[in-house]
Amino acid sequence: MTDERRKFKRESAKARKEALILATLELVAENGVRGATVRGIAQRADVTQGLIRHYFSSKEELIIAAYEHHMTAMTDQTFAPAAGVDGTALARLTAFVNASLTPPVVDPRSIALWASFLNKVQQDPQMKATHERTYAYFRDFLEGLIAAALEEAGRPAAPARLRQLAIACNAVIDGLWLEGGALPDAFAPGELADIGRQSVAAITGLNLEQEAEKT
Amino acid sequence: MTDERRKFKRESAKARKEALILATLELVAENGVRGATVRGIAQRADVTQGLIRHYFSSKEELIIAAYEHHMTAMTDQTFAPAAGVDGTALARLTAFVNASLTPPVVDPRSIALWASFLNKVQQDPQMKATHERTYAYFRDFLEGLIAAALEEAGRPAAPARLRQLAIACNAVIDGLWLEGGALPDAFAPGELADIGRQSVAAITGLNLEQEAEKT
DNA sequence: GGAAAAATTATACACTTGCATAATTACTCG
DNA sequence: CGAGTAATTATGCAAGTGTATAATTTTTCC
Repeated sequence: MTDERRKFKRESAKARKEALILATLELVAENGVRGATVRGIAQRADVTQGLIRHYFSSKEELIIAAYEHHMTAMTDQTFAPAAGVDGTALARLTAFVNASLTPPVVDPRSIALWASFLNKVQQDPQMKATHERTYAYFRDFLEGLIAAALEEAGRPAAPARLRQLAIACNAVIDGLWLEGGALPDAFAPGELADIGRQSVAAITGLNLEQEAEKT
Repeated sequence: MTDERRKFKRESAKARKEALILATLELVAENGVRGATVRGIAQRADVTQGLIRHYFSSKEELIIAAYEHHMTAMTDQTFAPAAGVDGTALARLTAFVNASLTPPVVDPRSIALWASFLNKVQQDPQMKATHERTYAYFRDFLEGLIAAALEEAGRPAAPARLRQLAIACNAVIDGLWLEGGALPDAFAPGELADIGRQSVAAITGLNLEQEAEKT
């Protein structure tokens, strides 16, 4: 009677892959990489499990694709706002800190994904490479912004000093990102970005608040 | 012939539980909570899997016990050094920052454990309670140290300001802890603690370096 | 409209998982 | 030293895992 074969619609490879990747990210965030089972992912994407093997040669490959998708999204969300500002270096630094500490970058799901992927990232060479590239890019970019802003203010810094400033500022941003994502209700909207700008200002001796008010 | 039954030695409940918990933490750090299988844990503890059920009524219970063991160890390692100092509040603050940013607190395994447990912590009420208690304790302690040190320096701060300072300092420490554990080879010994003290000093306006040199 | 091709579903398999229970062994205490 | 008891091992089981492959349906194209 009801044991009819399931109806389906054909989709483009691009759309199906995207849907599977998004379903994978949801489940990885919720249950970790091992908890994101092939059957669960298929169900979330409203598809039967065999289809996954049609688009990805293994679960491993799907996981890697999902990780790269996520990292690209995070990078875009962080860098786009700062790149859009074409004023002073100080203005770009301010925009960068703000973007790093407001949604959608600050988000419980991002933290969950970060945590879930960590194990795999440290073991799989390809994922490790993606991670390190992204991290280095982030920190170098921040260091560049700080260097330019200091020069602009007439107080250029030596490379060693610059490295320390970048590490420290990166740490505040990371720490606030972590706290904001782990305890979403503990902070008022904009509070994290406020504290972030103040802290970067205190560490570098630059005045980011003045910049923030210009908006 | 060789299918003799395995020889064994009886141990105290305390010792066996401890051994099982340590094996669990190892495997959770390496492979995540789901990757830490009952069989794997038993093998790591040099025991057969049935014994786990004899000491813990389920895997879940073992995981929770392991998490609490780890959190207690982390807390002890962080707070003991600061509690040992009975000089000025500034000295205690400095000791606290140092302890938070040197081994064994800074350690790749700690990061891996933190990440591996995150999912479960957000889902299991008991683990969530443990986590929030530990986190609040940490931040309140830091806020208290900052408040005392500021008062000592003749510049007491209002509660709202104090809260922001504690959040910011906590974030730097967390961020540096994270970077140090995720990229162990990227920092020279003591470098993280140096940067941590400088950053906390910059944010609060206190002079932690002078304190550090007294050692 | 019908055949060819590709997307999708359905089924099967070997392996792992957590848990339960029976069989044995090491230690304790008289 | 010998019986009793609790610790430990051994075995089994049902459910879930990733993967492989066969069966079917949708779309395309002449």
